[in-house]
Amino acid sequence: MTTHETSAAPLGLRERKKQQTRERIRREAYRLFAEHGYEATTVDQIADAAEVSSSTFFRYFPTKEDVVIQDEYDPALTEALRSRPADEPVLEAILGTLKGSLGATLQQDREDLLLRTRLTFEDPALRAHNVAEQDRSERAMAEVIAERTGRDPADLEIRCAAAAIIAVFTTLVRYWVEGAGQEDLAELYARHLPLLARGLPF
Amino acid sequence: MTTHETSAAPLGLRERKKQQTRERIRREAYRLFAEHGYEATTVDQIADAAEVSSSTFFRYFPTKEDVVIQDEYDPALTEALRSRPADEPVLEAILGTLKGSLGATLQQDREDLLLRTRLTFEDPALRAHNVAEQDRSERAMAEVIAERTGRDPADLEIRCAAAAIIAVFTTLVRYWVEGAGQEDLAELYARHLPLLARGLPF
DNA sequence: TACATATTGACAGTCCACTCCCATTTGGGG
DNA sequence: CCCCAAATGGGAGTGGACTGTCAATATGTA
Repeated sequence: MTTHETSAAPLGLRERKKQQTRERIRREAYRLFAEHGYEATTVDQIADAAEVSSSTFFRYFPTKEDVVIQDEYDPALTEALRSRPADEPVLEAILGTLKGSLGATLQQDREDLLLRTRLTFEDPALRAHNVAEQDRSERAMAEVIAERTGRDPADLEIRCAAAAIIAVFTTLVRYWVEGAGQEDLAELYARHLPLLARGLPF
Repeated sequence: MTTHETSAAPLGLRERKKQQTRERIRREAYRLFAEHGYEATTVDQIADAAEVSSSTFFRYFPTKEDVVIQDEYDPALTEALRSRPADEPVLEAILGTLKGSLGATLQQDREDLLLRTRLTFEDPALRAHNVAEQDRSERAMAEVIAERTGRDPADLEIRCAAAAIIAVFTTLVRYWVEGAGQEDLAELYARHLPLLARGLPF
């Protein structure tokens, strides 16, 4: 927390080592999860693979589940949406951001996102967290909609809309993961979000 | 598996006792969960309260989580929907069944449904199952839509629609639970499903 | 270099879900 | 009434997440 810039920060050796260790644990954990599944992988195995003691593991991550958790792209999405014209319909604004900055970010994290998402879909024990995250997403989305329409984010109608949007997001991401990330995620969004805007034709 | 009827079946004392035991375990478990939370309640406590040994607990329920699981109302919904005119729009058909037979069922199970739902929303460890169930619901809904429109249930558009519908369902049930079940669930549906039919006005 | 502090490993220990086994009890059928 | 099979209780045992302590080591600092 220097007064000036933090880029190329003069991080002490200690701090750098800590970051490396944390990252090494996380990476090895992911590798093992991908190989044997989440439940079947023990903390000891992760610790061994990362060449630390299990005590150290727990010093870095309070619980095994915490290795997987990662604050997702909600803040980025919220941020990006705020920079859009206020009178633009919400669904269009979302599409706009996905074609822009956010889309680029997603492409960068592609590999990681792919594995992480696959895990959270496949592994029962991780789904709970996924739900919590989805919850946050819904709330964030409700916030955004409320902000843009001048209504209350707790309004049941707003909540329903947010839930529907996030549900479609999830479905698309899932489809994307099933296809091993071949398709263009942004394009999937562009093709299917209008469903919600125009009403389900069923 | 008698050749004839099973109603008012001549269940032996043995079978009746088993059902009672099973039910007693389940009831006591729910009571304790409601009182102390799911994680904080141990199997031993449940067994004690139900006056069985913990061995017996596991003879009735393979895992602790299984006490909470219950096959939900999807089959009933699917069934009910099939009895609706085939040319009726899907969303209307759903509303129709909710005002009818299915609605009645829900009212009967109100208390149980309320507690069970609250648990699955509040308790992280149970959410995983909730997700799995929601998954099944989505698939079932996709089936129904596909059936009525003559399209493929794996069609991404259909999946999105199903996901959106189930998401709104969930949001409404959740709202209903938050309000301790005061509101009329069927009426909530009637008021908010049209959102999806007409398109989100945001 | 010497000292203070942060980080780590090793290890013992807890808690709880879940398993296995065996002796006892209980219900059903001849 | 008697015997068999099913259901139960009790207890010992396992595995794995997580905690706490203490001594050893690594780092930053004067």
